[in-house]
Amino acid sequence: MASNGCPVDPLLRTITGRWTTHILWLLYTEGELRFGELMGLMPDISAKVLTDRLRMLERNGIVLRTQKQTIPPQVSYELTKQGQDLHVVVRALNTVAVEWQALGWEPDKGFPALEAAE
Amino acid sequence: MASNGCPVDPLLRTITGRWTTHILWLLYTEGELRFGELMGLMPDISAKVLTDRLRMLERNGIVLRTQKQTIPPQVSYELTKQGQDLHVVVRALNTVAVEWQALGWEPDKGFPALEAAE
DNA sequence: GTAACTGGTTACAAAAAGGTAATTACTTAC
DNA sequence: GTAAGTAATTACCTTTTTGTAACCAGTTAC
Repeated sequence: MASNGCPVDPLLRTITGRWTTHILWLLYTEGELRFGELMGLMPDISAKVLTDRLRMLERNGIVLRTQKQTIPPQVSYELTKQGQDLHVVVRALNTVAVEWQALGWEPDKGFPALEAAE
Repeated sequence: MASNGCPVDPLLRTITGRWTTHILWLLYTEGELRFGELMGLMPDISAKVLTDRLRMLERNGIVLRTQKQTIPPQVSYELTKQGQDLHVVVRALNTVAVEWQALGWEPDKGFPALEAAE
């Protein structure tokens, strides 16, 4: 899968994957969260995918992983300083989602046709 | 692929796919563009994928397709009124991408380790 | 001694997405 | 009559992503 030449593309590939933005949203709104808490907040994600995403975000300097050497282990995740830069993106997405929901937008259907508009 | 339960998820699936955000960026910065112009601005996209994306964005009320009945045909695409709501998202992405580039961020590598930081 | 707890990993199968290349339609210019 | 031009469509194959299910480690509580 080659780059598409757009300078924003690497960022997009990093933060917009399935579940990824949701994880960022949770870490942004809830702050530090443990692995199990993230699993609980996203009931349909599998441990495999959550691990993949967290490792990827860690590699990219967006999320910080902290492990306490206890038994059983306690691992928590939080946004790094740079990761918090993403709040503008996440909030913009949220704003539009809320706006469009109010307008009755539905995926693959668009906006309801108003007789006297569009 | 089931929904992940997040209210922002449908919007994410719609506007963050491969090429999709790039198309939105181009329509946002350049205004109305013809099919062939879009192809020219994204040299690596195929006609198939571009058509898929444009149809999808049209279905979702984000892009408006206008066809002139000439031979050969002239088809152009522009953002709808609601599609223009996405400018906050697109600009936020651009802002972060530029910022992170300045900081030396690289995909899968993160930010360069500064001796006296992090 | 065995189950529970947390945070994973691994192998495998299924599904979705993406890319390639050939083909179409219609008319005008050569 | 044949090529050019625009905007696609179609069939097919490959790659990527996603999900499922089983398994592991180390210690404590029962």
